[in-house]
Amino acid sequence: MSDTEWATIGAHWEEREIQPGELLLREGETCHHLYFLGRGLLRFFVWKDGEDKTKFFTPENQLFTSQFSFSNEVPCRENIEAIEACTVLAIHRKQVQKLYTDSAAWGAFIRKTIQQVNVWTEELLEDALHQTAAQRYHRLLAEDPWMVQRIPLRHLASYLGIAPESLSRIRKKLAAGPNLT
Amino acid sequence: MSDTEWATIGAHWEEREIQPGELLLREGETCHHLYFLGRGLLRFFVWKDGEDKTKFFTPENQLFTSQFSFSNEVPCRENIEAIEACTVLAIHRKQVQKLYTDSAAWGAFIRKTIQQVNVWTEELLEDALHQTAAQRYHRLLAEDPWMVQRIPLRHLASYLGIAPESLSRIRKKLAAGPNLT
DNA sequence: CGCCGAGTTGAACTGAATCAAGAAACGTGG
DNA sequence: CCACGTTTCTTGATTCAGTTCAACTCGGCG
Repeated sequence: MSDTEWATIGAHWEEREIQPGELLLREGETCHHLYFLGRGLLRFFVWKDGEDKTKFFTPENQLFTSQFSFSNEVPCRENIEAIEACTVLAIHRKQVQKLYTDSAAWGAFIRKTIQQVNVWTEELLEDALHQTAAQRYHRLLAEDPWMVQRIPLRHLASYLGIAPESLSRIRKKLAAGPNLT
Repeated sequence: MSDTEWATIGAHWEEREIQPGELLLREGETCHHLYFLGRGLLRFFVWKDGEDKTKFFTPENQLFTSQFSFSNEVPCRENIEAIEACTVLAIHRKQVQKLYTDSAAWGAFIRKTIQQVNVWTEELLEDALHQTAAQRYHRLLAEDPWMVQRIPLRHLASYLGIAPESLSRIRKKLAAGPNLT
């Protein structure tokens, strides 16, 4: 993107601090902002069947929003919670829409981004369908070790779609015999 | 989109027929087209761990392509196969790129489309992680009954991430006692 | 201290995979 | 049009990964 485009974007960010455990967005609210996480760690989750189900995590230096709610201006279905203390930059929908009309580069950038997310989600889906719990955890460990370091076990378990007890056992086995499987 | 835009698009489609079992795209090839399926039914799959794994299906009247390969001009990782005899319309990447620069509406349209796909993939992921095989099949039956009608059992099973034998049993139970679970 | 939430460990249970065999459907050639 | 082989689907028996439930440990923190 050109300098002027970056300038336009830069002018409209608002900063906000969030404490661990605090919610940035609550189920049922409508998400009016595109966000950028400057510092900290966030967790997306839904409350379903009496359980807290983690959908994914966002670490620092990532763009994020509640996609569907943000772009269709409807109530969202997920909660966004701070795992660590966070610094969040927010830009309002109106500004973002303006960017779409003013800048072709912006549109292309966002399109690419969504596409990447999509490819990544499809990989998660494939793993969920065809890999064992242990295989999925090992892969997470290999590809996103920071997650394993910074996120409490129960949330990782939920994210992987397994019981906390199971994840605990998987870890134990791994500690015992680090066989590359 | 405006009439002229539609006219531009319409002018550059090429038509192609595909027979059942035939491949429209093979793993390792680069996908140069955006497609529209006028008639028939397609299956996307990958070959992994000595197995044919179905990723998803595309019925008539849908836009599709091998997303990642198409937009990054790299070899694709999936196969696209005709389950039924198909009529496919294809438009070349160059034309599509031209549309992006010429028409803001086109960009918005594609963005929305990708976003929808994304939301849908995330739902599949959630189900894969937190629902039982039977629940997932029942849901498929409720939401996309045409799939169950037109797609051979083994492909449905693979798509749902379960063994064909299991799906067969799930069906049997359903026939015996149509309890709403 | 004593409590409390998070993680660990054990034992019993269960959904689904696997293995193996049969039945039905399908196409192909005689 | 039927006989044959191939493929797809079904059914049963067994095994296994992962859940569930319950008890226990550990590290904060009032």
